[in-house]
Amino acid sequence: MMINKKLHNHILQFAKPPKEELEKLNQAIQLKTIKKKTFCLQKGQHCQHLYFVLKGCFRSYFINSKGTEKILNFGIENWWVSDFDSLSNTRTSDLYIQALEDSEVLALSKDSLDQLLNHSLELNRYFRILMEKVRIADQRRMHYMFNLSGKELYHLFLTHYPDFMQRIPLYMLASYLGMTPEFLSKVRGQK
Amino acid sequence: MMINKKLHNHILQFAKPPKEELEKLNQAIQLKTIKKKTFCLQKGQHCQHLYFVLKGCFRSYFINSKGTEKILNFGIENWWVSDFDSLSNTRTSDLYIQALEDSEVLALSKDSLDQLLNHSLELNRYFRILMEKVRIADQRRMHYMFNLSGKELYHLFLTHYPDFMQRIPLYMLASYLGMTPEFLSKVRGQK
DNA sequence: CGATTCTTTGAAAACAGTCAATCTGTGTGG
DNA sequence: CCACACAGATTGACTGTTTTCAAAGAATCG
Repeated sequence: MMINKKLHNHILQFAKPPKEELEKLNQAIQLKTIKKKTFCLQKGQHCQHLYFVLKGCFRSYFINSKGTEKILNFGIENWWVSDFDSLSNTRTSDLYIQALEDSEVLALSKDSLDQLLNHSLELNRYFRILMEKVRIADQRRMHYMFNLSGKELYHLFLTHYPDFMQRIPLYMLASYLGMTPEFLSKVRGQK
Repeated sequence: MMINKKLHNHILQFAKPPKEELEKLNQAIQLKTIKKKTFCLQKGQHCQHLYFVLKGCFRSYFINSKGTEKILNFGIENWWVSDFDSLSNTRTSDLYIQALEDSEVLALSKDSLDQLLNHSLELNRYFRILMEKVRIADQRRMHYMFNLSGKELYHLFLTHYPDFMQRIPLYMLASYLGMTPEFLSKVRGQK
């Protein structure tokens, strides 16, 4: 069996690994079905895998001192989800990663990845560029959150990701944008 | 001449490139002296370089719609500073990168870097892990900013980076933490 | 339909920003 | 050595935005 087409194509956007490296990757990954509301990762666990989302949607969040959920990221088709801090620094995770829909992922263990990366320039390139993209996205997000009011944040998100908004409840968007659901509801009511 | 010791050691923390790759890197970098208050990068320019800080201190910031400076990052010894968004997506930058002290950097052009990365697994590894670390730091910062009040943020920064606080004026810390200098001054006054 | 889960609403309170004035320290030039 | 300018820090009164809490209202799913 050939490596999954979606992952294959995603890799080819950034790097050009030879067939045999893709084949090794193929052997290292594992297809998993994850039901809505179940977790890939929970607080206190050591994160041992990266997950490439084939289908569905995830959120990663933590619970703060007041008991409120704070969403750090969403992950949809063609994104990797994981707790990189826990993964690469082998510390227990603060995060929950939860499926918001019935989902399919390719699971890749940290150990397998490390082995692959020891011998593949192109996979190093792929994950380097991936990290760069992720980091740029974070930086832009920080840029927005610094700059914009709650109302502006909501409208920006609305215009950037109109489709995605259909897939998540409002209170999760509120959490992601750093405000309360009540406030976001009011903001949305105006205009 | 051997590649700069500081950069050399930094690379060796994460990767083990052979001598000849380090030598090529050595040929690609250029030592620059940057006077206090001058800029590596200004809004509207295409960012073409990464800078490895040997000595001194930088801030990268943008100016928002109200004309207020917002600091996204500081860069000190052993950090790379750049606008990765502008660098890797070849777009004009929104950012200013400014020296806060008389500084020394190693400048590496995007083109040279790309060439080096085409043939070096270990440099790909180095920059991959670097990006990962940077990303993790951003994620932690977001975690804090979500979770903590202005007062808590200030005290956390104070305990994490007591020395660095001596090097920057308070109003820059305020900007970095996402609050006004007046508010930070009041917060600091209490207790 | 019944039970959750999600969203809206309103009033009070907390938190942080704004603006303007003042204070402090530092370095510069006369 | 003094006077001055300037950058940075502080203070207070006022304003505004967002949160909190409690309750009620939709919507969705089994």
